[in-house]
Amino acid sequence: MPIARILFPLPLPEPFDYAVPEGLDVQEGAYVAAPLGKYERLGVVQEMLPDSAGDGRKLKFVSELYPTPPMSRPMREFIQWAARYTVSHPGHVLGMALRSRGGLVPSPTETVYSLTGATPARVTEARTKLIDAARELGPQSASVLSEAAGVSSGVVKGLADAGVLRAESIATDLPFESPLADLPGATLTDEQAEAAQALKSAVATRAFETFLLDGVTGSGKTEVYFEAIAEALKTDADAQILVLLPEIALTQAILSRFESRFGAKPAPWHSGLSDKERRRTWREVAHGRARIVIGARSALFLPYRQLKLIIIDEEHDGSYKQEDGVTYHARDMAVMRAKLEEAVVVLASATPALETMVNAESGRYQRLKLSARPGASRLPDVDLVDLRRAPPERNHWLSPHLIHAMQETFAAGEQTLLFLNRRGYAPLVICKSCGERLKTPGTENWLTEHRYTGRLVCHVTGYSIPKPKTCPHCGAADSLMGVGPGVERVAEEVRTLMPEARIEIFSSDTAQGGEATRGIVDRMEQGEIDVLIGTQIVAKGHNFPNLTLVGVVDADSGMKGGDLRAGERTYQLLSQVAGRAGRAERPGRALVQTYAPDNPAMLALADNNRDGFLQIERDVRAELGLPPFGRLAAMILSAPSAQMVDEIALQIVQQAPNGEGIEVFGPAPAPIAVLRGRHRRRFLVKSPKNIDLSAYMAAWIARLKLPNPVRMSVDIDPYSFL
DNA sequence: AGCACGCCGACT
DNA sequence: GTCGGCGTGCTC
Repeated sequence: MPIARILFPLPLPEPFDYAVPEGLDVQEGAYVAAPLGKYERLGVVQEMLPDSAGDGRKLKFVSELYPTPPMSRPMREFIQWAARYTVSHPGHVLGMALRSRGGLVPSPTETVYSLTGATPARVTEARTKLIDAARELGPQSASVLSEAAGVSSGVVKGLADAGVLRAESIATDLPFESPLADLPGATLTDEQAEAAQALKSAVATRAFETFLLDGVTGSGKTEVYFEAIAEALKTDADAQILVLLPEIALTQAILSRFESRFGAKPAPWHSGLSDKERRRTWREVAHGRARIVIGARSALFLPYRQLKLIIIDEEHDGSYKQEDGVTYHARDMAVMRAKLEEAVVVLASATPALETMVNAESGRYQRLKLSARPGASRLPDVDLVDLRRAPPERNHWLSPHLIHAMQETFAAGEQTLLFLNRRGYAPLVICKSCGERLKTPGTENWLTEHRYTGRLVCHVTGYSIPKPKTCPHCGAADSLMGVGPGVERVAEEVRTLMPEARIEIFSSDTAQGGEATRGIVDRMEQGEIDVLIGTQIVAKGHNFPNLTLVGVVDADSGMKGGDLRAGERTYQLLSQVAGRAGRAERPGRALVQTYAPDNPAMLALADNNRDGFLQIERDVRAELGLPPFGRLAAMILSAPSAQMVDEIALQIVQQAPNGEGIEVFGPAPAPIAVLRGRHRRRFLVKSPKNIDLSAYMAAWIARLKLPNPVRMSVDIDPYSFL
């Protein structure tokens, strides 16, 4: 009797062996159910063992084989590799690939009714209405038809019995339409055509290769990778293509662009899908029928059958890093997945991550450069406003220089965008009387004042209270004062400076959901807004033809704290924001307010010298042995009390294995020191590039025996510092 | 991950 | 005397 070694999506130490009953065609990669303890559990056959492996063991039997094609070998290898790399259980990684149980079985069906052409023997008013509805709507469920006709559903039943309507069972989850490879693409410039050609030949070769598509904002990266997608569709009838986007960029607009280029909607995958949408995409992907998938980072773990091309748009974006559970970086994982699949990967960005640039320079990635913006549009001029020389008035945030530029812009009938990456009115509330800083209880997180809602909100934990009338510490009345700027406060300032101007705030507070966002974007496009004040949400995607001035209110805000990538992120974000200005034929300019105009990131912005900036960053990282010239990992401990976690942390650091060139820093409070009532501490581990840091972390963990209430997790290549 | 087994404090 | 807290170990 053959033996199936089954991996379950559970943190078990190893796969378990089961006997395969006669007549069940179980192959490697099969999705099966098998009895585990008390329940039937879903799992994937990792390996088939020869019959002899069952000798003398009494094994349970595989109980069910799901009608889904087996998981491909590259996918199974990817799961094993990812588990090892991220220091997590293979079962946990498998769990990410099995995010929809409903996708394993065929689509549910519903009964729909359509006209047979027969006429009823007895005609009533209700029947006539229903027949009219059926004629108009085509095949529909009984409830849809009866509702449209305004009659009871019994009428449908009656007409079906009378032979006027025919009942038919159809799937509720429809397959995705096939994309068309031959629709005409955009007309490409020479530079774009050259890049597209490089991608197309790589796709046609069907071998692993990684590209950096390095193109300034507006240079047409999307059109270029569309050509690669078309080529993949054309050269392989089974090829699947994955396009990863940062979650925030997964808008209707980008889906529509795909639809018009390929004549069909791509299969979506992101956290906002309903169960039905989720199982539909999962099923179609697993059967190899969804050809183009467009999704957020977790779409990388779907069980594609023939993944031939992966596009990672905005590859520098920090949201590709998964921070809890299995911590992974979708960009880095995608490169390994492509290697196992023998697929092509395209990393696209206007501001590539330093890691990516270093890989491109070393020749590991092939760099394709798009330097021009097609048409008349050109990059805006960026000027630094030195706030040390010409500061704003006290308790104001806009410098005379920026105010002047805004007034000029307004007078010219053009639009201004002010960027400040702080929601609410003021990021800190203090008591004028006793000096108390209001925090989330039990933490050091400041509460942000939101005047719009009249509440004080913690942006870390979500804790929120109505703004108190008296100080909770000393009881003084009307003594609480907001300190520092948020978008609401800057809007207030603009209102007093430019009372005639139409001003709006664009943040996740004012644009909840697609509709509100659409409203703001529409009003901006229609010229119904003169000054838009926005958070990070404005950095992506939207192009406003009449926007000619971008003002960065506080360019230094992202530089605080000891974050390794602070400079890089600041440069990326601000150059993206500045790029919003002057997309049409009108020239744009950006004014960047800073107290540190000599900072390399600021100088690079002003000189439009991205590569020079990356060179400096690169030298610093190389000097310090930090990524990508060294490796980092973090171990995070949490326990219900600070005392307990501190105690355990000290024991754990003593058990860290010795390793050549490995340094262990900490324990220190984790980036979020208190989370859901648990106190967190963190170790940071640094190693040379050639060390297998995952193996080191795994060896360390193997030595530990943690008391029950203490939890531990590992973050390989951590991104958040502080 | 569940779940059962098992050993110590407050109840009928 | 039992009910139930959650610490420990097991699932092919």
